[in-house]
Amino acid sequence: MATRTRRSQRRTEALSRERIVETAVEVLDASGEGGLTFRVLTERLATGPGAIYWHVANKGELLDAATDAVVAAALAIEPAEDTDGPQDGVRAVALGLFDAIEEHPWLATQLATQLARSPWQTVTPRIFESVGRQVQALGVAQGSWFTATSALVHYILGAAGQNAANTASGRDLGPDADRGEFLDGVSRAWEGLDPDEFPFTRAVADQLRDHDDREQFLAGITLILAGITEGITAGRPLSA
Amino acid sequence: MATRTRRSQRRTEALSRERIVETAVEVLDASGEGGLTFRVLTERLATGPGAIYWHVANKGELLDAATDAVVAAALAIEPAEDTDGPQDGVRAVALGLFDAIEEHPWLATQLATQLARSPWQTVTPRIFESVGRQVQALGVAQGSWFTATSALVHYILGAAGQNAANTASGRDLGPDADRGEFLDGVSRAWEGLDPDEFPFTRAVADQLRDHDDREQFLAGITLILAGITEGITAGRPLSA
DNA sequence: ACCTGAACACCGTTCAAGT
DNA sequence: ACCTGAACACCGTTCAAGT
Repeated sequence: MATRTRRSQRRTEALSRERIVETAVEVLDASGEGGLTFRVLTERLATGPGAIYWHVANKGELLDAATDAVVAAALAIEPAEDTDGPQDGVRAVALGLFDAIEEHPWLATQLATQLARSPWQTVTPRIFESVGRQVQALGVAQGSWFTATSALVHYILGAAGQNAANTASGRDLGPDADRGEFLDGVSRAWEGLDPDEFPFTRAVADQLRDHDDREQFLAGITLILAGITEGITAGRPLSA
Repeated sequence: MATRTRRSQRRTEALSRERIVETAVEVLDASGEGGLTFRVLTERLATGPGAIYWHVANKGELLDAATDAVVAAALAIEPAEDTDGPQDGVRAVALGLFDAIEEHPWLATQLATQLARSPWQTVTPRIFESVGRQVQALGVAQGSWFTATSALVHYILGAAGQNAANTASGRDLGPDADRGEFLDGVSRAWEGLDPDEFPFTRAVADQLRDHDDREQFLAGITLILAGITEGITAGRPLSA
């Protein structure tokens, strides 16, 4: 113990790709995508930009790596083996991603843009795999695996993105404005829309006010699951 | 006719917010989001940056306006009154957005980030309204309007975003690489994934290769519609 | 092999000055 | 009211030089 000089000392360890990505995630969580600059990064890591570029090709790759790290962590939370039914497996994976995006609002935008940049690279297969296994467990015919999984993944990404928007905006309104007040404001804005142009939107303004993001998200999953199982019992392939 | 000096002369008309937004859309279509800079804009409009800032608050607002203009145009294509069934109304609106995103790939990212910036402002109500009216026509109980419409909108945005990614990436591969070759490459990449970590993804690699984006998109819509109508016939509210 | 840090090209935005 | 264009602060990225 005397020979090993205290390892407990705050590890100002060498720069590494891992440490850079880790720091990037911290910065993104704290100040969003706009807050992630090489200047901030070099300060927090106590280096120069060149050092970072030694480990990472460019900012895009850094964002990709940050996204992948967070998504991987979110999906690593395996759903309990003995859930009520196979449908709960899908719900668990979906909620895992939902929560990750709520925790890291930058993820939503990032998933959209990353998929647009280096699409089917790492993140998409990861999500596809997790959702797809649950779809398999559902008893979907093999020929419909891709269709059913795609539908779920698209919905999850779309819904999560939209929801991250809500969460992030709620924050911007300042410390006093909570989620309820935020929705209240949007709901009132909807009620103030042109009656001729937006009759439907006005009609559901109160449903918007009262809705719960998480519940709503799950309701959508349930809807898709109903469509999938309906196809299973009918014994026909899931196609247009 | 003699008094009016030829109006047909290329209208180098005065700068206007409308003309700026129009030009922005052209630039975005031609060279993507990265290609839209104030320098390019000032050159194409033959002015200085200050002139643009007189009509537009900042780049974000310009992107919002461009997004709104394109979405509005896409949704303005009213579905034919006498379609086969009420479900086709939903399909028509969904395809309108799908096509718009395919035509303007930057729309996908933009929709995601715009919703994250100024969420329920103009674009969301527009989409919500169009989809919602078709949901009404479907015979969904009023209490489930918001849920059903949300599910569809989330799916549409998620799917369209993903698909824009494909389209855009296909382009990047150069003039010779067409969509088929692109999917072929991704499919092979999926087949090369770790068998222990990605069994499902590997199993659907061939379904990815053979799939058609548009068909797949519609299959998802059908799935959700099945879930919705299943709820209608069962006579219970659409909730989690 | 890994890091330093000055330098570069470019970007969004501002603003005093013009008409 | 609308436009000009130089100027500013900041950003991602490079690279010769160090260890």
